[in-house]
Amino acid sequence: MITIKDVAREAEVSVSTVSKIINNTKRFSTAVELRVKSAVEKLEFKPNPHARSVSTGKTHALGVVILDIANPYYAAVVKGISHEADAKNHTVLLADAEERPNRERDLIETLAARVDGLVLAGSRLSDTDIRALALQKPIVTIGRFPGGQVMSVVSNEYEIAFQLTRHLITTGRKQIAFLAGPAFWVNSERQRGYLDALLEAGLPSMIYQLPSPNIEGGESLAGTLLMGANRPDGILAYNDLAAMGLMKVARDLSVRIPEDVAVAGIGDIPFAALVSPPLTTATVPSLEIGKIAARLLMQRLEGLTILEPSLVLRAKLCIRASTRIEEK
Amino acid sequence: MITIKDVAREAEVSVSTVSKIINNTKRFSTAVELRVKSAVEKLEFKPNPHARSVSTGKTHALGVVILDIANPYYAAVVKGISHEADAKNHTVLLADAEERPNRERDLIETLAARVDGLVLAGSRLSDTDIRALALQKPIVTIGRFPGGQVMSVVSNEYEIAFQLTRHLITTGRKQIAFLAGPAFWVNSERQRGYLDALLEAGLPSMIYQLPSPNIEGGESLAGTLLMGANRPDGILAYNDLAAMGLMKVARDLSVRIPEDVAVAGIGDIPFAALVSPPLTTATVPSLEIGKIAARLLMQRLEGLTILEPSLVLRAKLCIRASTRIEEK
DNA sequence: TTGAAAAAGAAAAACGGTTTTCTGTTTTTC
DNA sequence: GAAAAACAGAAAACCGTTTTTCTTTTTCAA
Repeated sequence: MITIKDVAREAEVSVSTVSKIINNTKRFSTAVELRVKSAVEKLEFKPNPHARSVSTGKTHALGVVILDIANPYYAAVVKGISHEADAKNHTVLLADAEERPNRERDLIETLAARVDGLVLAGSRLSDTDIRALALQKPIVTIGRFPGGQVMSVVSNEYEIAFQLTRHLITTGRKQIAFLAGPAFWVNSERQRGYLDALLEAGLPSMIYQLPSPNIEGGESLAGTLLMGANRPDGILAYNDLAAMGLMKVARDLSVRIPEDVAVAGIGDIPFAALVSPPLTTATVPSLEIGKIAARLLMQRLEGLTILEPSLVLRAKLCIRASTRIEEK
Repeated sequence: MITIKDVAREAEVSVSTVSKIINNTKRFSTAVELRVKSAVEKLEFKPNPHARSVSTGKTHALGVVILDIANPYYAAVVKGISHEADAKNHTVLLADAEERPNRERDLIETLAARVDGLVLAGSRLSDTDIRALALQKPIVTIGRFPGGQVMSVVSNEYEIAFQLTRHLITTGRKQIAFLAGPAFWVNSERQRGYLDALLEAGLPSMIYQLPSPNIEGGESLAGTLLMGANRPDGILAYNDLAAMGLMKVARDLSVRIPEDVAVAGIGDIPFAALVSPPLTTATVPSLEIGKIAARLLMQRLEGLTILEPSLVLRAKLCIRASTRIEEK
C-alpha cells in the first residue's frame, strides 16, 4: 500500500504539506505544489479513506438500507439517491434488508459506523426505533413518517389510494378489496384512502392482509380471494408486485382481468406496463424521491437547517387496461 | 462518540487490555474481564471500524458492484452473496454501476479502498482492466471470465443458448433472430450456442445488437424487428428483460406470441413467469451463483488456495407459453 | 528459599491520515 | 531601515484502534 509518507519522500516535502495540497486546505509555492502533484500522479497515491475518517470523523459516504432489493421500485429510488450523491462527491453504500427487521437493525448498525448519514428506503422498524437512531446519526426515511429528528420523503399515499379506488368505483365495481401491506405509515394511508373512497360511494370494504408485500404475497392471497364465496370485482393492491402476483394466479385460474376482476397496484414499476393486461397503478416519482432524500440528508450533513424536513411528492394515477372496460 | 478510552477509564484498566478482551486475543483475570465487559455493555461501546481498519488493514467487508440494480436477476445474486457473507460475519457493501463503465471504474476504486475483496456482478470493463484490478485486491466476477488472478462464477451459457435455440427450431421456427447484448464473455457464449444450433439445423442466422440489455433495449429493437421486411418467427433474446420489452411492443403492434413469433429470454427473473404469455427462458441459479462467489472470495481472503477459481453452474431450460404452440 | 519462568496488565509504538503549532524567511509598513 | 505582519513549510500532536514491548507480580520447580 502506498501512503502519504511515500508521496512526501518522493516530493521531498513534509507529510503535512502533502496533506494540505491534496485537500487544498492551504496554498503553497507552485514549485512545491507541482512536485507533490506529480509525485501523487507517479505513485498513483489514493488517500486511505479509513485513515481519513479516523482523523476527520467524516466519511463522505451515505448509507442506504433498502427494504428489498428485489423490489424494482427501490431500484429507481437508489438511482435517484446515487445521482444526487455523485453530484456532491459522496459515496453511496447500499445494503439489502430483505424485509427482515432484525437484519435491518444489524445493517443499520454496521452501516452507521461507516457513513455520515443514512437513508432508510422502506423500513420495518418501529417509529420509536427510527427516532432513536436519528439521535445518533442523520436519517431520512422514504415512505415513513417517524417524526422526531427524522427527515422524511413520502408521496401522497392517501390521495392516490383514494383516487384509484374511486376509479374502480367509476368503472362500475361494487365489491372492492384492498390487499394490505405491512402495518406502517404507507399502508395506513393507502388503506385510509381506500376506505374513504368506499365510504363516499357507500360501498362495503374488504381488507385482506398480504403475508408479504411482493409477488409471492399476491399469489398466496389470490386463491382464496378469486375462488372464494364472494369474489371481489375490483382489487386495489398495496403495491404493483402484489397486484402482479395476483394477476398471474388469476390467469392460471382463468379469471378474466378486467372483465371479472379489475386490478390496480401502486408504484408503477417498469414491469407494470409489461404484463397483460397492463396494470393500472399510481406513478410514484421514485427517482425524484431518491434525489430529494439524498439532498435532504446532505444538507443536514453540511449543517444546514432543514426548512422542510418532511416532503410530500405527488404521485399520479396511471390508468391501464387492467381496470379499463371497453365502452359498451 | 464513545471510544475505547472511555471504556478503559470506566473499567479502570488500560486501553490495550480493553482491546485484547474485546477481540479475545489474550486472556485476563475474570475480575478484569468482567469489569471490561460490563463497561462495554454500559457504555454501549462499538469499536470504530475505520480505526480498526487503519490498524489491521482488514475491513471484514465485501464490496459488490452490480451491473444494474434495476435488473432483478442481480437481486437474487446479491441475496446469495449476502447470505454467505453473513454466515462468516462479513459486511456486504453494494454499489450500482448503472451499466456505465466509467461509473463502474469509480465505484470499484472507492469501494476497493473500503473492503477486503470485490464481487463484480456483471462487469462492463475489459478483461485486461479486471485482471489488473485483481492484482491489487481479490476479485471474483460473475458472468465473466477474465482469467489471470480473477476468480469467476458463470453458468453454462453456451449450452443453454444452444438448447433454447434448438427448442425454437423444434417448434418449427425457421427464421430465428438473436438479440445480442454487450460484447463480453456471456454474450459471446450465448451467441455461439445460438449459432451452433442454427448451423446444426442448417438455418440462417439473424443477429441484432441491443442498444442496452434491458427492457428499453428490447422495446427499441422491436419495431424494426417485428414490422421489418423479413420478420423472424422466433427470437432468442440476450436476457429476459430484452425479451419482455420486445413482447410489450409486440402486443401493442398486435403481433401474436407465440403464434406469429416465438420469444425466449435467459435468466428466469421472477417477472418472466408473470407476463402473458409466460416467457420461455433458462433458469439460472442466481442465488447459488452469488453464494459461490462469496464463498470463493472469502476463502481467498482467508489465504486458502483456491482449488477451482472458476466454477460453472448449470442453468436449465424453462419452457413456457411464449414459445409453445398448441398441438395442431 | 531462591530464582527462573509465566502471567497479568500497563505503556508505548504503530497504522495512515489531518490539523495545530512552531520556526524561519520574506514582505510590508511607516 | 527596523519592527511587524505575512508567508512557506516543517514538526508534532491527534484521531481510535491494534500490537508490540516493557514492567511488575505471581507461580512453581529445584
